[in-house]
Amino acid sequence: MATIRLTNSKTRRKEDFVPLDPAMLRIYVCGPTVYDRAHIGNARPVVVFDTLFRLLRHVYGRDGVTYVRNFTDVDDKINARAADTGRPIRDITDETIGWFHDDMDALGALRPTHEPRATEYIGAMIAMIESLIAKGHAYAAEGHVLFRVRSYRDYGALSGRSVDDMIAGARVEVAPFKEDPMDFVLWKPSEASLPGWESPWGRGRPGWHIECSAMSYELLGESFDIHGGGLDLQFPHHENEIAQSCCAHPHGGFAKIWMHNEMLQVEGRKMSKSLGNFFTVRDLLEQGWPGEVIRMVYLMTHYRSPMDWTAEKARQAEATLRKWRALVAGAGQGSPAPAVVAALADDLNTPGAIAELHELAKAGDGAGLKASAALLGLLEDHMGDWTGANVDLSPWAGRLADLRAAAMATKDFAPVDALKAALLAAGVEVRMSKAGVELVPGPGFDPAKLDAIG
RNA sequence: GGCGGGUUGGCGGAGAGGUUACGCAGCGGAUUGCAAAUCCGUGAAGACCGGUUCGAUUCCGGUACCCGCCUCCA
Repeated sequence: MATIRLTNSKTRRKEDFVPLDPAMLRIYVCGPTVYDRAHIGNARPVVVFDTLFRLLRHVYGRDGVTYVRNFTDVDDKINARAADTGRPIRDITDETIGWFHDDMDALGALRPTHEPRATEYIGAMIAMIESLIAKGHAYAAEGHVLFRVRSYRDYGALSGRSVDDMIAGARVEVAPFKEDPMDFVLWKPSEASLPGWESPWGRGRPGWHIECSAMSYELLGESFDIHGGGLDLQFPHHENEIAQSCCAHPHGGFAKIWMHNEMLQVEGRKMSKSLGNFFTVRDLLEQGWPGEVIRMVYLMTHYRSPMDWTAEKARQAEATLRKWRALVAGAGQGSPAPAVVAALADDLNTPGAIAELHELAKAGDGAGLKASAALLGLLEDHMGDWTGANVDLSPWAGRLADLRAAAMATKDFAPVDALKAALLAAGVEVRMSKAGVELVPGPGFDPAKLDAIG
C-alpha cells in the first residue's frame, strides 16, 4: 500500500498519513456559503480535495472514505440577498446549491458522502454552545453567546499567533459585552425580519464558525483524519473551529491533519470585481471551456502554491487532453501507474502526476494513461463529449480525398486547398499523407461551420 | 504593525545535496503537392549576498521584490 504523505498545516510539516481507523477514513472540507454562483476561486478546494478523495479511495477502498463538505445556508450575505430580492431564503439557498452541484459536476468532482446544510444542524449547534457555556468556555451577554478565547490555551496554534499579538494590530469588532476583544460570536440575536431559531438565549442564529464544529462532530465524531479548506480560512475560521471543538470535546483530537490550498489569481492579478477579472465557473463553461479543461488547469499547479488562471494555460490543457483522449479511445482496462500514484501520494503532487501521464502517453500506454488519469478525475468517459470525436467526419474526408486524387492528376490544387481551408476554419485538423486523408476535430471545432460549407 | 508563503530556462511548472524533470513555444532534420499531425535531434534555469560542504538551484542566515491572512471571503 502506498504511503501517503501530506503537509499538515498544524505542524507545518509533511507527515506520513496514518489513518485513525484504516477501515473508514474521515475527511471534512469547508464548503460554500450559498448565496451566489461559485467563482473560480471557490472551485479550487473542490477540485483539490476531490483529487485527494479519489486518491484515498484508491488506496483505502471505494467505500473506505467518508467525505463531508457542508453548505453554509445561514449567513448575513444570504439575508442581504433575500432582502434585496424579496425572495424567500430557502429559494435562494436551494437554487444556489443546485447551481453549485451543476458547476462542480461539470468539473468532474465526485459528490461527497455527506453534504450537510447548516440549517439542519441548529439543534446540534445549540447543544454544543450549551456545553461550552457549562464548561466555562463561553458566556451569554445581551442575547449573544461568545467564546471565551482566553479559556483555550492553544488558541492561535494553527495560524501561529498568540492572542496578544492578534490584539496588537487587529481590526476586531469592539462590542461592549465582550470580555476580551478577540472573543468571537457563537450565537447572535435575530430581529423579527431575520431568520432565527428559539434558543436558551432567545430567538437568534448561529455564528459562522460553530456550524463546522457541530456538523463534523455529528457526522465524523470528536476525532477525524483530515480537515481541509482554503488558506484564507485558516484564521479565524479554522482557529475558531479548533477552539470550539476541542473545548466541547476535550477527549477528542478534532482534525488530525489540516490541509490548506493556496489562493487563486487571474492573469497574474488578484481576482476581484473591480479589476474586471472576476469569473464564475459558469462564466468559463459558457465561454466554451470544457469542465475537464478547467479541472486540468487547476491540477497543473500544486495545491499549496498560488494558482494563476490564464487563457494560455487553458489552451494548453485543452490541447493536451485532446491528444490524450485520442490515444485513450478504445484502450482496454488498465491499472494506475505506480509513478502516478506515488506522485499523488507525495502531498498530492498533481503537476508531478501530470508529468507522469505525459510519460505514459509518450510510451503509448493508453490503458495505463486512462486508468492513471482517472485518479485525477481526467479522461473519464462521461467527460469527453467536448472533443467532438463523436462527430462523423468521414464524408468530408471522402470528398477531400477525391478532390486530392483529381488534383494530383491535373496539378490544380486550388479546389483541394479551398475545402481544406474551410475545414480548418471549422476547427478540423486536416492530415493528408500518402496513406490517405484523416480529419480530426481540433481546437475550436464547430460542427455548425461544417454544415455551412454545404 | 503581527503572522505566513513565494522568487527555477521564452512561458507554465516539479523533484532531488552530486546524474535528462515534464509540458508548451523555439531551432535543425525526416515526412508532405503545400500544410497539419507524427517521429528524431537540439539550445535554454534556479532574484541577490554570505555561510555549511569535496560539491547547493536544493540546507542555513541576510538583502531585495512579490503575494496571502489579520475585515465577508475558498
